[in-house]
Amino acid sequence: MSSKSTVRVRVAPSPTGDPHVGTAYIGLFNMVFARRNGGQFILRIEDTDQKRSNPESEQAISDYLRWVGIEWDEGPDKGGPKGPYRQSERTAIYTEHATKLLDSGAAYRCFCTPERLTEMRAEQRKAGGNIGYDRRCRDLDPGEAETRMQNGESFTVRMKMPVDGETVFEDALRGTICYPNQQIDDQVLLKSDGFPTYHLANVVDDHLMEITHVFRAEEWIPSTPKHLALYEAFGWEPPVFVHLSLLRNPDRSKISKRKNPVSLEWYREAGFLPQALLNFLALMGWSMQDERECFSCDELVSEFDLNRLKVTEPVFDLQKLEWLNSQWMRLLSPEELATEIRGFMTEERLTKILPLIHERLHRLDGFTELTNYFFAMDVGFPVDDLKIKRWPTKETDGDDPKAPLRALNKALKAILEEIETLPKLEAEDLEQRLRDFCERTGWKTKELFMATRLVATGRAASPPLFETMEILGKARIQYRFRQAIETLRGAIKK
RNA sequence: GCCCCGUUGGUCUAGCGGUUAGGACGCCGGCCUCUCACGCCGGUAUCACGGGUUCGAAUCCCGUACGGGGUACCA
Repeated sequence: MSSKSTVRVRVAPSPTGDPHVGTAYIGLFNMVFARRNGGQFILRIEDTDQKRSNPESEQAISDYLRWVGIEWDEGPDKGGPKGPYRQSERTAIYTEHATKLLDSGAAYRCFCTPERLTEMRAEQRKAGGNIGYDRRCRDLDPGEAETRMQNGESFTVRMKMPVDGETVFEDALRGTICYPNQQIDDQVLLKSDGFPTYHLANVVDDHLMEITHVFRAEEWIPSTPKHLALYEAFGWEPPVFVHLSLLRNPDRSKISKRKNPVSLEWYREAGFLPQALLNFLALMGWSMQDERECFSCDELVSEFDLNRLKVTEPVFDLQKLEWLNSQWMRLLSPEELATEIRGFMTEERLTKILPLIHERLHRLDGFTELTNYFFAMDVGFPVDDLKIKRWPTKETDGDDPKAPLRALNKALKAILEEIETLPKLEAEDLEQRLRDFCERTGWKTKELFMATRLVATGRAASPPLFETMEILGKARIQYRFRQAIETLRGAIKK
């Protein structure tokens, strides 16, 4: 990278779910690096997976990134000189570039079906050794490829990777990384739906958007050689790569929603201050020279040095986050604290809650008692209050006293899975889904709804379940379902 | 299976050839105090293992073990 070019970095989330804490983590370091060097920080939406991408997710990602304090200079909602910043709006660019590679012989059309590929992998797995595309279509006669394409046969475009030798590259953090090319198969560049894969889109966009440094998660290390091959095929200069370590669950696996809250919405709803969360994320990948732990984003910017970035895999410790949050809360004046609390118990939320508890309220002082579970994150799951008399039973249940618990656990898992696919919770939709679920599985609505109420609110008495769940919101509901599933698991084992 | 990345207390880390291996969270105990919290004091526990290199290795090199990631028409 020539030293005179301005620093340009980006964070490139895929809008396929809840706003992820890992996106904020990577975004933070990109933003800090850009600010430190007087460069630009770009938000690019990688929505090339037509099946999973959705606009609600994109909106949530933007909103929550801003909430936590990450602001970009160019992006889909702000525009900028190198737009558009949404990959689904750039498909023509990718096909044009794929065609270039096809013409230069760096890529080829592949007519293998997904079924054949699955079968091939299964066989490779059985045989042991490398797993990867066997390059059947790589040396297809161009004329034949042409006719098959004309005949409407479905195809992908694959990269022609070198079959021997090795790819060596420098990671700004980890030093030299060396990859045997044999390990790298002929990556799909263009899917049969005409959309690019990450690999193509990412390289083309990074070049066109003049990205100079790529801070991304370490899970990308293995595909970096593919990207490098692409830069070479296009005759472009690659950016500097900085692979940051992945955030970890307590068991050290890659952070995931089943083992640790990952949605930024959860952190906001659990009452964390954005500046504390951001501070904590910084601590996950970086340490100050003087080991100061409580510092602002501005302080980070002014002291940031790439060489102090860490390579070890940090476990995301909620207890320490909570401590850090308490430190930040103390820094607030009483007035500021009041503002924060008003932002947490908003007028808007209050006006939604009030109609639900109105008739249940006998005195004003009953308010806190009747509504605390709308605000708290942890309410506990009172497993002993469960009184399940009928459940979808099997002969094998016999008189196993744990059978209802087992059945409920299974049901909760299934419902949670369904809830996770929803961008947001809406009462009517939820009710329909749960009724359908009962229909499908043989649960009595009465039984399952009560159990769900216990899960969602921690109580046997609450306002109408589905309206309550809607107000509680996805983050709380998901969290409480997971907690309940855990509690049940314990109760079943006992 | 194959490839890559990593390894300082339970967790986050400082350390970049010579330190009684320091700090933070947590936990335990004490003090403060009408209680709790805060604060303060103290305690707990660590360089994964084996070979080198060196007068001297947590620090450098090589193995091993362990952990993680990748191996998709997902990103």
